[in-house]
Amino acid sequence: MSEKARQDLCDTYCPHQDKVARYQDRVLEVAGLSELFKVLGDETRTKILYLLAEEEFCVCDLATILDMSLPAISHHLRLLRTMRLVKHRREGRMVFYSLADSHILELIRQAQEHFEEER
Amino acid sequence: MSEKARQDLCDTYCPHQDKVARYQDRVLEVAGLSELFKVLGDETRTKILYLLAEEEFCVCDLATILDMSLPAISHHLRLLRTMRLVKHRREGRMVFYSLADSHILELIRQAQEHFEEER
DNA sequence: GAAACAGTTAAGCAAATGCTTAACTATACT
DNA sequence: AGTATAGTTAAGCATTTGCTTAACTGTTTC
Repeated sequence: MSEKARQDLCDTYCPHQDKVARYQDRVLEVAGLSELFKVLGDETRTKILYLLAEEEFCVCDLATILDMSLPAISHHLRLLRTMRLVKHRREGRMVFYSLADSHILELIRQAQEHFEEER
Repeated sequence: MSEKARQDLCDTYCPHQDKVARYQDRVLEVAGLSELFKVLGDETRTKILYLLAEEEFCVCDLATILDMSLPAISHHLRLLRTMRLVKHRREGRMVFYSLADSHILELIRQAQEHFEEER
């Protein structure tokens, strides 16, 4: 039965244009979404966001805690900035970063829950 | 004040080991998490998961809908399989894939909400 | 059993990613 | 003004990623 139902989509590169087209449209809904996930797909960046959820940090602090070079951290922060996930504030010669909003944190927490269960 | 409070963490590569150490431990909680995000960080894979949320598909269907080669899709499915995000079932010469559970879908939906607001 | 189809795996390659070092900007201190 | 500190930006490089083509496995059909 399943075999039969499938046949309309698949027989050496599925011919049924209407169904294919409908799904192709459908899939556009998540097109840009992976950009967001790509940002979170780096361990350093996830860690930075997780830290900024606690309190604001200057670049130097983040570099020390994460044991990475200043330019490396700055580079990541730049990306997070352009994605509008963090905001920054200058105080003297230091620049403090904090979360732009708590949405991403919720996302991280939910992923964390899922991750725990996979153990 | 903020300037002062910060001083204990930051003065030419922050000296206060205890606070640094505490945050370094804290950050380990999200260490493996980026692996999950890395998987979602590819547009094709997000689309596949989104499609599988609708119904099960064979590899050929996915290839047609996403307009990609069979090996390319198969490669992505393999990754999703090892991450236990999808399961597969053989029926004749076709292999049907479906979501392993709905957790990831929730994650995608939540990210989608966040993404909408950023527009 | 041979040919065809659905899918996987492997090898090779081009593009993207993330780090490093070095050069530069901006603020503070003296 | 001159030096030091905090951070950014740029250039270069190594690794990773994702695709392509080609060879292979497994199932079905004749």
